[in-house]
Amino acid sequence: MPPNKKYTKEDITNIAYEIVKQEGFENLNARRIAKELKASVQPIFHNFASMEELKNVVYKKIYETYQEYMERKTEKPAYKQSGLSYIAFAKEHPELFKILFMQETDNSPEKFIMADSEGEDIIKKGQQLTGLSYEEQKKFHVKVFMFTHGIACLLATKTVKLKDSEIEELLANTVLELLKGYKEK
Amino acid sequence: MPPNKKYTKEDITNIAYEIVKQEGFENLNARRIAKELKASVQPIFHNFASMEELKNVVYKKIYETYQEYMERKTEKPAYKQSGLSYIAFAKEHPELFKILFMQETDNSPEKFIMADSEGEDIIKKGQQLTGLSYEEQKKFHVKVFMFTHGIACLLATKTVKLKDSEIEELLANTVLELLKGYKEK
DNA sequence: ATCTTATGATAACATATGTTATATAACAAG
DNA sequence: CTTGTTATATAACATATGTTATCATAAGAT
Repeated sequence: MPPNKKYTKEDITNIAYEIVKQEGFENLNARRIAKELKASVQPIFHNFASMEELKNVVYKKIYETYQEYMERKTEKPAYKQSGLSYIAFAKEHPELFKILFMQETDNSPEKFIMADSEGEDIIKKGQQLTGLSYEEQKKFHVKVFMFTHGIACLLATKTVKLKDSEIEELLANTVLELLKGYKEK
Repeated sequence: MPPNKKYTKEDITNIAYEIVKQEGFENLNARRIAKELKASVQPIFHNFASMEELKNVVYKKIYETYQEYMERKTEKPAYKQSGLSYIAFAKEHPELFKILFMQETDNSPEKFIMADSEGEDIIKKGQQLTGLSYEEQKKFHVKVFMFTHGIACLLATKTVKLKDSEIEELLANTVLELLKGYKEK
């Protein structure tokens, strides 16, 4: 009996996500979304109990985007690829990276350096490349991650600019050098 | 002819700085400052043309705090100390570090990796420790900085917790390992 | 002692934003 | 075709915040 929906939950979420992707959460508000939706604010509050609820949905979607990056498979060694994916996410979606990894939020997921199963997985991938024992690889990976995270942060804030080829070379060289130094200890 | 000032520019700036140090700029507003000053908002707008002007002054003060950290001299090698100071600033003043180095602002100072004279200085300090040529040290330092910045960011967001002794050991070991690997190339 | 004026309190105004009350209208069921 | 339900628009309300108008007052200049 009701009229057909012109604006779905998904429409609204998508618009909100795009705004956040370009500008972060700072500029996300009901009227801005309504404007881009070419509608009033009512559809938003019909579909979501509050702006906070909508933001939580957007946050989830951001995390999914990140996960897609991290699940990418290539012909490269898995360990190397995971570092490259992390950095690519930061470079290609700086606002999203900042939200997930450069600020403390209520939602923030597991503060993952080594968060459980995912962490275990990455250690095993690393072992394939380094040949270190599980425990040694764990310690080694902390350093690799810190370096990787440093590059990612610098790219996300646009403090440095690097081409993909430069990133790959930088990361590969540094990890090799670190490993060489590490093994000699 | 006028009554004596009860609230000076400095009083106001100090209170604003403390708020930002604890909570970032998000919670800085005229009424909040007035409350902590135990006054109305008038003294603020008598002393500053606008909140933006006050924020700019606070931003400068934040940068000065950072500079004080970076100028600290110890018995440690100068190059090592500069990395430790950078990280200590992030650990001890996470909100201030985030403002200066983890977000893009209008005021942001030189996006310093290697900014001019300061950058030159740090390269020379590094050479004392590594014995590399100026150009080689420059390339080496980029990597060291990226690692250092990574640790600092992780501490500022409280993603990792490290004691000062752990930081020192981690940084020293890693730089040594990096250097060893670097030289063998 | 009086006058002048910067200082500060109070209260108001403007704008931004979340949220909701009300009215309208679309559309399926009868 | 009538009716009940609900999606949407409009407009309002509430709150937060920057900013300013108004007024009282303290204290140096006269």
